[in-house]
Amino acid sequence: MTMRVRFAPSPTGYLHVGGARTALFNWLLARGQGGEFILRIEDTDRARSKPEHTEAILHGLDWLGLDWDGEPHFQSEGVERHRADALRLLDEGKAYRDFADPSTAVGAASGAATDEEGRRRVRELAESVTPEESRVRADAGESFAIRFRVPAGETSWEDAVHGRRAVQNAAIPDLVVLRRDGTPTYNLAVVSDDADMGITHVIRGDDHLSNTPKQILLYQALGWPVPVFAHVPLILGPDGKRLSKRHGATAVGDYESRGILPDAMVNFLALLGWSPGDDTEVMDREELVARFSLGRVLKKSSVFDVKKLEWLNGQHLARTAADRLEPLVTAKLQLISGVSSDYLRGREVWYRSLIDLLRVRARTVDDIARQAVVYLTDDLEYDEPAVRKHWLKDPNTTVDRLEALRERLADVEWEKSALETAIRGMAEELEVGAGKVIHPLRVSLTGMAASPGIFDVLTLLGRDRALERMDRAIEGLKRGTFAGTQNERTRA
RNA sequence: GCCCCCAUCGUCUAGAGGCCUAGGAUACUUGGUUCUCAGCCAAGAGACCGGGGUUCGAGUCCCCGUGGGGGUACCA
Repeated sequence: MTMRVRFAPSPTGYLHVGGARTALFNWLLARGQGGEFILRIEDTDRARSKPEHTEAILHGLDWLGLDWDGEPHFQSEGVERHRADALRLLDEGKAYRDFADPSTAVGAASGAATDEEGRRRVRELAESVTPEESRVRADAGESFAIRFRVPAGETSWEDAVHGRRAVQNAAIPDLVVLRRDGTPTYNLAVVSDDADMGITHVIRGDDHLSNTPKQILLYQALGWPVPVFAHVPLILGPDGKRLSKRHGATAVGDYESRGILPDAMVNFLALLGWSPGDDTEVMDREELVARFSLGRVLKKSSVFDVKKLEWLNGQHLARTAADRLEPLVTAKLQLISGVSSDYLRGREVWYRSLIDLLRVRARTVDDIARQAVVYLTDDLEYDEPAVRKHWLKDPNTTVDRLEALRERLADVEWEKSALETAIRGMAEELEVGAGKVIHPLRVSLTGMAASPGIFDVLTLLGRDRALERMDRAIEGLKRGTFAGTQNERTRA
């Protein structure tokens, strides 16, 4: 029998990282075992379910590269089947009618089956109605809910993560499977759907641990094979509480727009609650698929640590080929600057070498794009601390050196080693460390105190652009433009 | 309230009774490399929640406590 797993999100919001991790574990298992990974949208909550949420979830999975088999199922399409299953339970005497109206005080009290006492009351009340009477009242048009009659005994299963689990049935209330308005409840719908879809392994968050015995009882009552259950731990926020909106970015899409690579996200999520058993941390999805197993999934919930995600992203960034990075950087560039893909056309080789130089010192695609702007447009922004540190401590000397350097570079062959010889040579003549020359130069070329190696920056910019920027710096310094900004800052 | 789950550095984790003087990663600190940043290299600090058992021996098994989490619906 081929393994079939499913991911069953409710379309009541974006794709949450917790949901994504659950989806990932399902996907890893299916892909590793030659099984099928099916998507089921649990859209039975009409009020909160929205098509755009379904879209967002599909997009999130798509971005992560978690491809599902076949078309997505929609739980709402199975309502007739759910109802039929509930009715069959009733026919077979495994469920009973509950005429109590929860909207009335009496009904609500009798329906509060939250403790032993309430459980007993619900059952007693229902049993006080004979089957005959029940049928007569139903035929007369009185509305009712259908409650599953939980049998005596104990329900146990072998959880693929938690091991042997057993629950006294006495602790389980007679749950409603069909509401008085004729709609199925969650536990019935899930069991009915999973059985209908031939799901063999149910891998879900361990917040469903307490639903499991109820569902097993339903499988058994309906005469269906019980799947393997695996309850994976939840993901927590930095404060140890269940990850939620107030922790900041919890949507997978947030990380997409922050310049995290899908491979890095997948790698990171896989490492939350699972480890391969050795010290390997950076893995591509093939390796994850090959090494993943439910047996190594932890029972302990884990905290989502953005810092580690970013580190991992840097690792993946370093391992991703420039031609795969290119479209991502370009897209981001268009968002944050006026650089168009037209501009980039015709200078692919140059553009690629730029990306290669920047990626080393970047942790996200956004970092690369932000830094790239300097080389792609001419409206430089000068970083104030950089200007103050490398120019304004001694503006006159700075001007002198930049001018001398500009003159010297004008005649040098525009090639990395020749440039290096020229610049280092000049520093020697001036009897100062190379940094004294290079730092002011860097600020003039990039406006920033940090950049790739200065000789790379020079060749990247090309002679004309580089000299032009130096001129601009010299002029500005002479006119005191930069001193002015400093004064402003001092006053502020 | 009741039921259930969980518990190793701040964080992610290794650890299936002696291999643990508790390993790795991240984050942090310091030093080195270098034109800056990133990186890289080296070093440092940092954990078995507490108490009882069991055992020759416990991070590892059992019990209690504590802490955290989940559930407790005619929500999903």
